[in-house]
This record gives sequence, C-alpha cells and structure tokens, in this order.
Amino acid sequence: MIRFLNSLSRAVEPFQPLDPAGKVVKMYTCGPTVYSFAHIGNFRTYLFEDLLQRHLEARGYTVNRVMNITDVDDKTIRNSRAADVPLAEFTEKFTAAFFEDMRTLRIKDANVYPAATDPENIAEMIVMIDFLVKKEIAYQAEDGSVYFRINRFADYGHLAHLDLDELRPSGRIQSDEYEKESLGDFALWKAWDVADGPVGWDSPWGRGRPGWHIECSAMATRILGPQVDIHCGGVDNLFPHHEAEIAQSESYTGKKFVRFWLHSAHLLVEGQKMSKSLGNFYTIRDLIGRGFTGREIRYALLRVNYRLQLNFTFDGMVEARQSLLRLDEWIHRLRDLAAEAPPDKEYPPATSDSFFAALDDDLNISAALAELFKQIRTTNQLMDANELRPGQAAALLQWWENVNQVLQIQSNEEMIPAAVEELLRQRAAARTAKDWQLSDALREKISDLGWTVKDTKDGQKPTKTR
RNA sequence: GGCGGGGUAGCCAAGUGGUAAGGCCGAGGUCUGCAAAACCUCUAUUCGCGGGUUCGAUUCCCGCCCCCGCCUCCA
Repeated sequence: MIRFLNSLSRAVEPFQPLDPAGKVVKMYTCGPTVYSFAHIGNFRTYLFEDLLQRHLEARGYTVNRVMNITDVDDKTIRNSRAADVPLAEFTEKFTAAFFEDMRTLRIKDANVYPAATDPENIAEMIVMIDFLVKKEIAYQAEDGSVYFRINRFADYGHLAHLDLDELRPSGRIQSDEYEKESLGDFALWKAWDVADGPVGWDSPWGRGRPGWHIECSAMATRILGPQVDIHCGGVDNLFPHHEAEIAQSESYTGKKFVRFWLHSAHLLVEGQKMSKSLGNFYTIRDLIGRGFTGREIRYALLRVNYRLQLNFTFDGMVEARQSLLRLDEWIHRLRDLAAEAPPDKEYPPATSDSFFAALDDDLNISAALAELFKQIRTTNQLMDANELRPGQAAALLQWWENVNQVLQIQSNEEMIPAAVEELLRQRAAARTAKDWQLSDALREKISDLGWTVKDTKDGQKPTKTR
C-alpha cells in the first residue's frame, strides 16, 4: 500500500486513485514559467514528480500526467519586451530549452503539456471566469481586472492553514491593488496595461490576459476533469497558488478538486538560498558546463526525500558521482558473470521487493537507496568469493532493470573511441613485454582522454569516467 | 507575530519504546608489477540542550536553544 503525506490533511494517508478500477492515476504538476532557463531548484521538483510517477507505474498504475507551460505572465512579457522579441517567439526558445533539460535529466514526458496561451485554454479560462462572475463569486473592479472574492469561498486558507484575518499586508502588496474589495482577492483576468504591449486577448471584460492561478484550474479541469488524484508542486506554490486553484475549481465544478496534495521542499545552495546576486544560481546547463552529467545531477537532486530541504553542494555532486561509479562497477561485474546465462528466477535476492516497499512509504528514497546498496555489497562479496552463479547474476540484472526503471541512473554505455583503442593495444603489448614504465605512461594518456583502465586477470578493462 | 520543516558520525542521511540503515570522504589490510575496482577492519557508548514518564527514550511528554522556509502571483 502506497502512502503519501498529504499537505491537505498534514497526515500520511493510504493512496487510492479515484478510478473505480483502481488503475489510472490523474496527476497534475505545475510546470515552468518560460521566461528564462529553469534552475536546479525547479528541476528538483520535477525530479520528485518523475520519481513519483515512475514509482506509481512500478506499482502497476497508469499515470495520466499533465504539466502546464506558463507562457504568459508579468515576467515573460517583461523579458520578451526587453529582448524586443514577440512573446510567442521568446517563450518558444525557453520552452525548447526546458524540454532539452528534462531529457538531460531523464524525466519522463507528461502525457500533455498544455500552454496557457493555447486558444482552447484561454477559451476555457474565459468560460470559468464568466461562470464565477455570474455567480458573483468574482467581480470586475474599477481597474478593469476581474478578481476572485475570497470571502465567497469558505474553505479559502484551509490548505495553507492560514487564518485570513491574521494576514497582514507585506511590502509586496502594491498600492495599485486598492481596487480590490478585499486584500486577499486575486486576479482571474488582468486588464490590458500599456506595459503589455501587443499581448492580450479579447474577453467579456475587455482586452486583457489571464491571471496565473486560473490557468492551472482551467487546464486541469479541461484535460483531467473536475477531480484529480494528485497535484504536486514546490512548497512555495502552496499559498497562494494552490489555495487559489482550489477556490476557483471547486467554485466552478462543485466537486473536491484534488485528493492528494504533495509539495516538495526548496533547495539551498551551499547552505544559502539560491540567488543570482549570491552567484550560486545554477541551471542544468551550468552544471553540464562544469563537467557533470545529467544522471549525476539527477542522482544528486533525487537522493534526499522531497519533503526535506536539500542543500545542493559541489561536494554532494562528487558524492553522487562516486556512488554512481560504484553502481556501474557492480553492473559490469554482473554482466561479465551472467554472460548469456538464463536468469535464475528463484534466486531470492533477485525477487526482493524492499526497494519498492521503501518507496511506498511517502517515497522514502534514502531507505530505498540503502536497499540497493545493501544488494550491491552482498553480491560483490559473493562474486569476490566466487559464489555467485551466472544465472543468479542474470537474475540480479533483471532486478536492477526494474529498480532502474524508477531511478533512471544507469550509465549510457559509451563506445570506446578509436584513440583509446589504439592506446590500449599499445599498452597490452607493453605489458606483455613487462615494460611497466610505458604501461603506466599509457594509462596516464588514456586517463587524459577520460577513460580509466583497470588490469584484471582477464586483461585490461576500460571505463569512461567523465 | 502566525503557520510549517529541520537539528543523528568529517559531510549527506534513514530509523525505531529495547539498545544507531545506507552513501561519500579518511586510516589500515587482502588482492595487484604498481595502480584501479572489489572486499574486510576501524571511524556516533551516542542521536541540539535540560527535565519528566518508563524496567528501558534518539524514538513519548514538558520547557529551552539554534537553523531554514512560507505569510498574496517565486519549484
């Protein structure tokens, strides 16, 4: 039985999808706002969602996941105008970059990636807002924008456990919002402003653009229906974004919008909040540029439970790299031993469920990885003692296939480049001649090309190390 | 001020009312021409601090200290 810590109840609850057949899981994940390259903090959340999806699938569920692309908001408009590029062209570039980074991190594609500006989504938003206005749950203020009247939704504040009477104005509330009836009312439709330039859509309330919160409500409802099983995002979205989504969606459909809310904690970098001014702001591209691979980044960001703040450090990246090399080594040994042998399906360690059982418990990745590494150590011991049979090794590889289906951290097998092949040939000759000096010099050269060569009783074994 | 998360070995981190998983780093060893890899041994008598409950608490209760996040559009 899978259990999740539901932000709504703040309790661990057994998970069951709404689907009467108990098979399909409807999942909505808040996606990127494509105004620049997404950073590693964003991807921490997307990686958590990927782990969630893959584990649900490992447990036999079919996940129908939607991830939205926010391609119109203050920042996209501001940055596109600053770059003097039309909005669509501007966001297109960062949307493409986003997908590229997702592939680098081996994140599984969502079933649908709706964009806020898709005509069908704008239309859906207008239908929803229109409904809310007619019910007087929303109103058009003097500035032309349409706002949601939060005191018409009794449950507002429930998810975040906020007492609205205690909300005090912060510096972020600008004086230009005085048109609202109540401080907490949020925009559903933003009236066109000169700063919006050519960006805008016609609506019953005049030209304007959608508010951020309504996007998700409209897209989730249009694609997944009035109720979704799991809705995820970063904790920062818990309030007001998700609170607003609940208010809008439930006021519109009259049904409970989301059954399980899962929120991932934020990322710190070297113990501090990531910010451009501190110079500790990293994108996936930045880390690739520093010589790290996608799977190393994936592992580093995935290995701490999503509910905990993760302190991203370069020491942590090295730890990730070293752990993965140990894993690679284990796989290579198993493959060499297994060769073409048929898997021994009766071999108990290869039938172990402990890795997945650990993930059942609110995605306890630390405990799950511990199970993996215990498996690695015990099978290495057996192989050292020559006590593992080929069929057992083959069975363990099948077990690993299943685990890797969730983790996605196996190395991509690299072809040995011709230059390395040549050096290996020369080195083999030197070793036959017992010319150790030359042998060591050639090992250095090979190392310079990014390959480590090990001498075993079966000869040289090269592995790519960077 | 309100709400929430966290303080476990050098670092990351799991965990339970019964005596501390796992990973990385480090030291020594086996193996090796030397390495590498793998394995073995060592590395927290102790889980922020002080009380309490209990036969027994890191785990439950009370108080305190420290770090971090959110409090209206930031994953």
